[in-house]
Amino acid sequence: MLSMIIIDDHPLVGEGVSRMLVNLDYIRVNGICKSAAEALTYLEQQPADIILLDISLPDMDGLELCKLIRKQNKDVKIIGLTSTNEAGIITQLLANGGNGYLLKNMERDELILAIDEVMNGKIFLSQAANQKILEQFHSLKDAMNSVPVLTRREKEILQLLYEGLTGPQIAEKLFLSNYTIETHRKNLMQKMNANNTQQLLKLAKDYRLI
Amino acid sequence: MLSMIIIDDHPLVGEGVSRMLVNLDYIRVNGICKSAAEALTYLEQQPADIILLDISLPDMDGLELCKLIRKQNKDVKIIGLTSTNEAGIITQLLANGGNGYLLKNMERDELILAIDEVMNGKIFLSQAANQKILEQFHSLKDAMNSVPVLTRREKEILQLLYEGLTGPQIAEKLFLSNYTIETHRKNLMQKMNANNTQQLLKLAKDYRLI
DNA sequence: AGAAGAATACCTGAATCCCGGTAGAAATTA
DNA sequence: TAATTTCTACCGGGATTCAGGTATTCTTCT
Repeated sequence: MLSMIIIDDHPLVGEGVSRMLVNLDYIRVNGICKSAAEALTYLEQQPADIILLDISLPDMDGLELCKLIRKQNKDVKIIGLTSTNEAGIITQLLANGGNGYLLKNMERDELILAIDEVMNGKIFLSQAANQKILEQFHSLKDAMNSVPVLTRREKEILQLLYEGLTGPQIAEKLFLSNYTIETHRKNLMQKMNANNTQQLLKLAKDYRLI
Repeated sequence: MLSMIIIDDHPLVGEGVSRMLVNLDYIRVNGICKSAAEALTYLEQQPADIILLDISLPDMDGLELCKLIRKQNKDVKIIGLTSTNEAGIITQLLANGGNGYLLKNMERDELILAIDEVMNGKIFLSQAANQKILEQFHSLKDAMNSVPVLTRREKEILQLLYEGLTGPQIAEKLFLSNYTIETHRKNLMQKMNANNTQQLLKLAKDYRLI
């Protein structure tokens, strides 16, 4: 009997998955955690064979949590869950020790298939995810699949740009020279490969930096 | 016995809600529809007392569907479902004949409460939604709670701006003068009450125009 | 303590955007 | 058909952004 836990702040997801698996005799949903903290505590108490992990949690990035869990347990199978199919996430998840990736609009059959595959040591990606990956590899510039690393200040300014502030407004708000802001903006655009602020923000959202 | 149908393309949601309500004796989930088309067909066959309606459906905007259903049936109770709590949606939903609004991260108790309230003729808004509404009313400029109406061209240009094109690039793509593009951008900003393109895009997203 | 990275600030010039208009042609609606 | 809306285009001026730099100070890490 396999033991599964679900980490998702939406009770609906926990209930839904439970129900989808209710008449499978080889697996049982033993725990539903609504936050990363809860999940870590739970996993200290009792181990699990397979984890369904929502990527967007209230208290921590699911990708981070995935890495943490993997660090503590080499064998548990982790399947990521998201509602939108965003570029970059899939590779990040796999890099952080994930075993699979499902979209929340999945059918019951796909869920069960995913469980079987990862338990057999394979990587499972949802159909839509597969397509995204292919797109990435087909794209001419496939060298840029790594997520840019931003500094604290850069993230802060990115956020303010996202909120619609202009350069000078940000400068005033942070008691900095406008030159400084523009330097940061410039570095951001360089890191993210953008030629203007809109592109910057769009890419940042794809990379889940904001 | 109340008859409920769920309109949502995520099987997970249907299963989850069903499970949350499984041991209530006065309500029964009689149908789960995965698209607007399916829902309309279903409702022609047999009526329902209460409908849980996902706002983001594959084939039609949930707000539109709400209006359609309301046109055909004055009595059915409609509760909107979304995963994110966006400004403007709530008022739109109510304006289109909705009876309530729930976030998908709801607890079982909140779901049941919502059902009871709307069946008693009340409007139910999730806690978070209430807060949003209050924010809207508290805001100084509360005259702008109606969603701006955009023309075809404006929507097109909005989309291209969102994709990161500059004014001149859009002009080239659409075989128009740059002046024309800037005029449209100007009108967009005026309609949406924005002072720069980032704000414009942010607001447009809140209003679900892109 | 020294090196590396981050944050700050400055400069110039060109490009783009923002804001105030006006106005004719085309399409849509009453 | 008349009225209204939408689409198109233009102008000028100021503000902001973009794309190249350079360079000093402040942290942080080894």
